[in-house]
Amino acid sequence: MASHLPIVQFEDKIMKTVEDNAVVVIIGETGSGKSTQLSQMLHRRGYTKSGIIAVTQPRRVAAVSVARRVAQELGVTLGEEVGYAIRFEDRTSDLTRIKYLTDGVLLRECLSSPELNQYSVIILDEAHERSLNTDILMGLVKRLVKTRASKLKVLVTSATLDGEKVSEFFSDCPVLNVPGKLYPVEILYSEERPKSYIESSLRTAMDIHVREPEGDVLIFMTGQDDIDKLVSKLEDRVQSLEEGSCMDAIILPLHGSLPPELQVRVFSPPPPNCRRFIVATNIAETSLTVDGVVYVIDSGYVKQRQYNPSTGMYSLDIVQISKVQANQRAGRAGRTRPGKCYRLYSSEVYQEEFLDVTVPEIQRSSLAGSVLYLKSLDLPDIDILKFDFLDPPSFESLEDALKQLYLIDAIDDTGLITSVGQTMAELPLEPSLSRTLMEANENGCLSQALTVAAMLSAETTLLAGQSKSNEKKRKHPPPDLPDGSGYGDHVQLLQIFEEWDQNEFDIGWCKDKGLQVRGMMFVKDVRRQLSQLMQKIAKGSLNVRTNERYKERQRDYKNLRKALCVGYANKLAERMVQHNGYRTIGFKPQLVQVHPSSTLKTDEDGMFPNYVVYHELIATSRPFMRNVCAVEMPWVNPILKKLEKLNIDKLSGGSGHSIREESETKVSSLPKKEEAVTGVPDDRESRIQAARDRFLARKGKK
DNA sequence: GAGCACTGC
Repeated sequence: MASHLPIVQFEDKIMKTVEDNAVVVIIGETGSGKSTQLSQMLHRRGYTKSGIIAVTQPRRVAAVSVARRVAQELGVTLGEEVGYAIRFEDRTSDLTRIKYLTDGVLLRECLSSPELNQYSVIILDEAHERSLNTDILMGLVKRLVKTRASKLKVLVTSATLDGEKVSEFFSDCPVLNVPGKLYPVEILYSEERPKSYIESSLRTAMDIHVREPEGDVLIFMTGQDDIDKLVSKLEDRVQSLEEGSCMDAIILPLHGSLPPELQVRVFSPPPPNCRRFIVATNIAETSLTVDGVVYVIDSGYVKQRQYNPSTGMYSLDIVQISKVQANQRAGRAGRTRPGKCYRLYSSEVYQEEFLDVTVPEIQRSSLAGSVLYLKSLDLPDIDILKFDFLDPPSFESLEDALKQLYLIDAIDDTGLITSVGQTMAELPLEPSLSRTLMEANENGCLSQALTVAAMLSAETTLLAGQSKSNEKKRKHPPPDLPDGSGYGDHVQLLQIFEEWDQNEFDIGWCKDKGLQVRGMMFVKDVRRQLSQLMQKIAKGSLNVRTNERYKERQRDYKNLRKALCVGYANKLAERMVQHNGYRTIGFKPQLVQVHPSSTLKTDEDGMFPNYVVYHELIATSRPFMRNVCAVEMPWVNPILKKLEKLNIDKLSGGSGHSIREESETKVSSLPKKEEAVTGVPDDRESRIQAARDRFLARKGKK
């Protein structure tokens, strides 16, 4: 049935190599069939006799669809011999021999079974995407291969430009190449970078439309704004074409904040004699595959989130893509027949400026959660600062994680995990929220905290996708949602859920209030999962129900805000004396503003509260605190005391080579903006910065 | 009065 797939011809060679080696790297280009075939080959060769074959995927949909496909090919019922496990959904049974799962689920399984003994083979698929979870799994699996009592085979699949590096990491294990089943894609470079890549994409798209034979066009942009602009320009130009001079055109935007029903439009084929233009973010690079694409226009840029450990701030930057990403984008043109990729940059830029591989997420994120996770595994002789990562995060980033964990009592002053920390690691939440739940459990406001944690887990998917233009078009006023009683966004999120609860979780209510139904259903799922986990952990009777009478007595939300203050001790800010700006505490101090979308209220004098905790710092046009909650001085004092006592050398195991040069107490010198938004080490940083400057300069000129 | 790319437990 799958004999047409290129990988099948390599079965003997792959199996021989797997037999002789504990770890094998498979370079499998798109369409090679690696995701569906490797597991079946191993199954045929008896590797499922001594255990289960696990295949990890970075995305839920992929885990489900690939499992479904394999079950079909083997002629078995999904959930029996072949199954999958994703959050909220475990479709496996005692019969299961091949199990597809997200890498996050496999990490959770490690918590209860650190040696993963039920598995005879672990396949880490799509490792070249370098998700945070995949990177941690690679480190763990490398240990397991050496330490586990029973034999373990590991296969890692990656991309051409990354294979050697992964092989080196796994003690120079063999690398096998499996060709893909892509049609040739002709790469056409621009001579130079365009002044405006919107205009340049528009010109290129119209050229294709007028000159080239039928086939859809996929255009990669960086964000919703640019997509909307290009879509409307394309519509204008297509309409101004002379009737009958060329085929019809349909223009579709495609990005993550588009409601699902608009996203799926790209899956319905165009009517005859009609060309589709799909203007997309990098969602079309890996997550969604659009059939019928023959032409790709690649701007060469992507919007990327990065974390700066010295300021605790994220920034969303437009950066150049990597060679792997560029090739992935080009490959989207060759799925159904030979295609063309128009790169809006020169081959010199591709060769010399583009990084081989995307900067791994582990070097762009806050590591508090990951460090806590690794500490909770209690691996023998392991120093977290020396954990064997394929690409280690910066020392500074690990120190930042330790400091944050210390402030929320997850580790003690010598860096050892506490019993509080151990419990926190069991919860599928970021550390601040896990800590809040535990404190709320002591405080008698667990039910409220569960709701807040669940709402924040889904927060970005709650508000229905609305573009600027749509907002203007819409006549009716914004739906009236609760206002958080002035205490800020956490309380507002709680009130929204409670109101939905009072309306019997009615779907119509969500729609009226402009809330995404899917997002709200997700909140319910998360809340249920968290309640169950808390019940198991606390072993006693808990009040996890939303309880009306209790709520009535708590109009000032004091207990909840207190619990949040303990949980967010690592995310605290103090208002400036003379104005409504805040200064962050516990990091290199940053001047930040309450995000304009916040419901936090000012007092009669127009001033915000003296202290707030925030969910996240994000630098967009300016540095903002997103999702803030008012807290009070007496709750803040213990945190300030703890900060005074902070000894980072002791936390990191007294290794003595701490790189902290700037004293925590140098409050007066606020950093310049450039310092505030960078977070990528070494020369890469300056290259990305330079690219961003050039890009912004061009954008500004036009 | 500003604007969030994409995943996941």
